[in-house]
Amino acid sequence: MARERKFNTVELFQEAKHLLLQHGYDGFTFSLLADRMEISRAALYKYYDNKENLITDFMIYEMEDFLHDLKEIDKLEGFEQQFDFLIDVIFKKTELHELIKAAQHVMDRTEAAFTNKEKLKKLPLDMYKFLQRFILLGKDEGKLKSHIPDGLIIGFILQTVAIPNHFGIPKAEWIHSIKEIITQGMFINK
Amino acid sequence: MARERKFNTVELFQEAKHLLLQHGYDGFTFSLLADRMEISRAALYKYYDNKENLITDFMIYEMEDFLHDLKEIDKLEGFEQQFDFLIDVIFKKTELHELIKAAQHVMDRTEAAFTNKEKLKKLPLDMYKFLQRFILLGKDEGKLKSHIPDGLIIGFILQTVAIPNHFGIPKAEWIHSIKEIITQGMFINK
Amino acid sequence: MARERKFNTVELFQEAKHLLLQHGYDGFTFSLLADRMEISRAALYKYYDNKENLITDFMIYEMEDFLHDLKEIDKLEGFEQQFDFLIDVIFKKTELHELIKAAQHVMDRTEAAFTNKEKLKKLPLDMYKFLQRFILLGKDEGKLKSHIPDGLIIGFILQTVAIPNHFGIPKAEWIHSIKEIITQGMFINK
Amino acid sequence: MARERKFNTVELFQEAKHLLLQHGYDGFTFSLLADRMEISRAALYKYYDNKENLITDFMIYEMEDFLHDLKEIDKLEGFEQQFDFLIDVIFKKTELHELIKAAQHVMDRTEAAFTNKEKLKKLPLDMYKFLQRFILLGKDEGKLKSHIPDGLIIGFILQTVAIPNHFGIPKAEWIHSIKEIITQGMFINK
DNA sequence: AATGAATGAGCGTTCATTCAT
DNA sequence: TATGAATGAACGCTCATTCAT
Repeated sequence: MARERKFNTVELFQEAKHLLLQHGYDGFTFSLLADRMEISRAALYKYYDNKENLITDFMIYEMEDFLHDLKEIDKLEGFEQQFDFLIDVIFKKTELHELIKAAQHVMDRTEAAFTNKEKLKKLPLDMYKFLQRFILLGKDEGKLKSHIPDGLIIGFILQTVAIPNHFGIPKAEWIHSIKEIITQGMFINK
Repeated sequence: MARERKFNTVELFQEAKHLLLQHGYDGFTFSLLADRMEISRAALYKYYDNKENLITDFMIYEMEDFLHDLKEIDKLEGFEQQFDFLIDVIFKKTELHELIKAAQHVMDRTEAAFTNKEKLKKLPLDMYKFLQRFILLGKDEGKLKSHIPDGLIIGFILQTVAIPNHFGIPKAEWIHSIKEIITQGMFINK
Repeated sequence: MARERKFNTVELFQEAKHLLLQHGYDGFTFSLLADRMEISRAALYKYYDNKENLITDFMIYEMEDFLHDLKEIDKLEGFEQQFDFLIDVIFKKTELHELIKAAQHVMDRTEAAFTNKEKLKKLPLDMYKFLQRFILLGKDEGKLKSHIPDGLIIGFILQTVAIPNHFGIPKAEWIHSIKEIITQGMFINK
Repeated sequence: MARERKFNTVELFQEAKHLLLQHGYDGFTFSLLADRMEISRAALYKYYDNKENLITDFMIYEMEDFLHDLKEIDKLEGFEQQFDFLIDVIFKKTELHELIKAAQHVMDRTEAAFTNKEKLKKLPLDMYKFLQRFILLGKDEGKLKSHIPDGLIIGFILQTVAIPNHFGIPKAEWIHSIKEIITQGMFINK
């Protein structure tokens, strides 16, 4: 009955991700996005009331996607297998980290407490809680040192993704070495 | 007979750092800076042709300052002492990390290739090269695993500072645990 | 076999009046109107080429409605009865005044000279001319001072409706006092 | 020390008045004003933080100007002289009425309670209070009918200025007739 | 050396209007 | 007939930057 849409949400989120990673929250503009999608800025406002909404909508989509991938972890038996899987998932979604940074901008700057923001606040916590089960398993199985705080273990693992590979070491070697440091440390045991 | 200068560079960099950390690159404005220094925006333009220049100048200053601190490492005997020192320096200058993020904005976004940016690009590499001597020492002393790439070791250490302490674990415990993971890993050795 | 029309003109004018009074000319938008009528904005464009047309159409309808009411005046015998009737009609349609204000916006601001606007310009004059018969009667009957210009008498009466009742004097008393001033003045006759 | 200003406040208020009268609050835009003054929109923002501020500033200036003129009334002896003076002042500042209408827009629409708005709210009340002294005098001297509410008397007088002179009756005659109606009414006394 | 004045470009947002189904 | 999709122009506002004193 109406005209056919010139773009779909998936495409929009793709471009939004690209721009958000490249320019950050403030550098992300409707002009930029509209230009890339070859639509008018106004068109975007048909679907998102404002910049904040667009970005939080996208963030939620992205985080849920990550969580979804992550939840596959439960299908694996034993801590060590799960650990390997976790590292892989994290490195598959390298960008999420950057996005979370951008997300914080949204939260810090605007007062209004929308449902979107509530959701967004909950998602990282969900993730932490979810991963805590995994940590627990590791500690139960006697694999993980029990005296190291859970939050640090999780944070540590998640953060490795952000280590800059300045010398272009091949990905496989890179990840392998990271796993080794995380598990056994970089020091030689005597 | 010239009028007395109303501001000195040290104060300027101090305020710039404060604002950059508080508002990020885009949120950093000449108005804000001029207001805090109680001079006019126009005055800033006498010393810095544009925002980019001001920020890169400051970045260089900050990085050199960090490098300067870092170089004290050579005064210490033995790898393990140096390692402890390194962690301490890094955690003393936590903000540098944030600043480097802001710096990337400058580099990524603006086209013009100034000497300033060239310098800025080189500094992290300088730092890496400098730390490589430290890594070498660790490997020579048989403390550091020799098969792990130097770049990863350095990156890993530097990155720990960015792990978010979501659960507010006390700083001393936090750093201690981080050291343990880095050196011995989070897995229990059988 | 045509689809049933989703809106009728009467409802449209009702809602238009409501919105025009509430938001003024500039605050009146097609979105607002379409929302209230539960149709799409586009649908309105089937009937009215543009905002201006819609509003002038409505204005004409409203004014003619007022004129229609007003013409009942002829059914009354004698000037004094007609005078009372006139005041009542005016106060019954207090909003018309506001609407006329809004109407002026249309006339002043937009260049294009449509038939609608011509009509709209003529209506107040029609009203004036019509009321002149009433003034004439008053003067003939020796009730109205003959040396006061007709236009002023009419204007004066019509304008009273716009006097702001800042202190919330009860309507009956208010109107009564107005009538007294109009007829006998506010000064005490010696 | 700095560049010479391209415009002064008086000129600005003049143009603002013009535009406000012609277009009303919503129709008044910074573009329009800047164009007329041949400066950039941005320049206006150096002096007025936002549209609301500019307009309220101007309103206050205008109202205070009117009040200032009005207060000369006290220098005249006797109610009748004061009455004549009042009518003259009002007709000299015909536009004020329109401006007050526009002012109401500002008040109605924006929530924030600035000092400017407080002032603006008080000014009409000041005027009313001030005129009440004049009304009191008239009633004391036995010139004004004491049973007509003060608010109506004041409102009535102020409103006459808005009667549209559709037939272009000469100003002197117009004002003279208005005075007669106000004081003696339009009816012939028997 | 320092400043207030001024500007142009850009941003987020809204709205009247047009298009294609 | 009616609609959702899309757009361009404009608005309020901010900011980096330049100018003239």
